Amino acid sequence: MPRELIDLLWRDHPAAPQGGARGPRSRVTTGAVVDAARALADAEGLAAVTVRRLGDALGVSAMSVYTHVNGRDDLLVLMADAAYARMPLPTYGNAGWRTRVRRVADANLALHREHPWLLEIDDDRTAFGPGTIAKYDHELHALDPLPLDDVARDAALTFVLDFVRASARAQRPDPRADEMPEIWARWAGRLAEYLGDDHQLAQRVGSAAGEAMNAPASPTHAWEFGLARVLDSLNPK
Amino acid sequence: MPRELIDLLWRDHPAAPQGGARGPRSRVTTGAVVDAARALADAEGLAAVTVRRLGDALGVSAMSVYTHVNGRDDLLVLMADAAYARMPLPTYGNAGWRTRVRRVADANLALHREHPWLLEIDDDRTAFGPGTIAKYDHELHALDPLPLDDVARDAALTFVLDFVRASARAQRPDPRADEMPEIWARWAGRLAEYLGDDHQLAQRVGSAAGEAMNAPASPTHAWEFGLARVLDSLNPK
DNA sequence: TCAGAACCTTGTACGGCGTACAACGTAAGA
DNA sequence: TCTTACGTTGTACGCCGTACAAGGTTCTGA
Repeated sequence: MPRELIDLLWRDHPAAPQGGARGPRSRVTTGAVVDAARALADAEGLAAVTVRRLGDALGVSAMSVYTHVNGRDDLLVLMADAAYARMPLPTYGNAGWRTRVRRVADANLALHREHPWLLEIDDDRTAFGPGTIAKYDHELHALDPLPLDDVARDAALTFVLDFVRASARAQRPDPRADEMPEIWARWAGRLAEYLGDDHQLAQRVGSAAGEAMNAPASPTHAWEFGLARVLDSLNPK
Repeated sequence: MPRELIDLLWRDHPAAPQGGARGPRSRVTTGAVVDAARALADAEGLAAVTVRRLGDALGVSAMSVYTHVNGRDDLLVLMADAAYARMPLPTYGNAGWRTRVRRVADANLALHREHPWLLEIDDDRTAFGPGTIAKYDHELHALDPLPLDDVARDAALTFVLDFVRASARAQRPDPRADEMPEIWARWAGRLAEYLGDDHQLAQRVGSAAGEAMNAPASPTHAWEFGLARVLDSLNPK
């Protein structure tokens, strides 16, 4: 029962401790709990992943969930690692570093689009999971063609992935999207009154950027802008 | 009472609607509520900002808080905007664009260091607050020396600020820092067993990066690495 | 063979959370 | 002075994570 998070993360590894033989067979496994939690998060967001709802989804009492997972914090780590483990990792072939890095960026953007709840999980212990480590290893190899020492290689990958994460966050659909039109109808006039002629640069650039954002197929502008710069910045001198 | 968030954000503006004249004088103001909430978040983190604790801190019942703020969601927006409003904005003088952007980055890193809870607030409506708009305007002006159209200027600033945000997130002290040594003592052996000879690149780079992280004064390595690249990438062609 | 140990499941309960609601008091306008 | 609008408050509801103890189930070892 006090199986540690590290062992739960590696539960599929042959060397992982398994539950004792005695007692009734568990009606569910840790893996099933994590899968159900991921499905719930995909469908309704991370806030919907409560222990009680998870129990319902598994046909088991709420407290029974704690037999397979130590608590909600740990569950989030398991969910994140499972998502990384199942993520399709890009192939590199003998492509140049720009293409390789671009594929890493695309794959991660797709990941966050499919599982926006990953952006809300920020627990360092995820780094010790098998999925996370495999992903890290594979993505480090994208930088093979570049002349970077170990520390710089890690920093470069972090730089790329942080950019992707920020972009994904910006592209994430606002949960308030439905109400925004009517809210904006009420706010626009007042905001104009408050602003007057102040901050003219902000007003001009902000509305330009806002229109660009709402234009068809162009929330990707910031993505292209940023990704191009990220790639340029990795150029070996 | 149904004062809208937009009016609360601009509560110090002369054109903002004030509460009616009748009835007992309020024992606190919206500003005082927001200030108390920020103090609480600075001291104990955003999770400590509950309506009940806020009421206690203000010497007022929990429900009374709702007279001055529409709900917790709105309160977070007010807190973030207030933090931006009070942030010291850098001066530019007649410095070149590299220096100007570096000052913007430094100022934002300092902001997030002082108020780590800002990283947990992610509500688009913050964008309509006076503090946020003033900050946006001022930071856009950092890019004056660069030949950017409006949409690109916004994208460039977003690029810089997202980098800072990610760095601040990485530098943020882990709330589990106390327990980590003992956890790691229990985990290290098992993780080595699980990993074996797999993912050698990840193991080598990861431990190199981990050691660099723990070395004195070097969590700033990733910061310097990234900031240098952000600046390079903004070079006009 | 059979008791006891080990294990899973469950219901109840506790202390928290955000906040709806209604009762009450207070001060200004009519 | 009476009414009306407003601020304050206590109670209560439905959530949350999870501690705890009771009960059932399966294997182990004597």
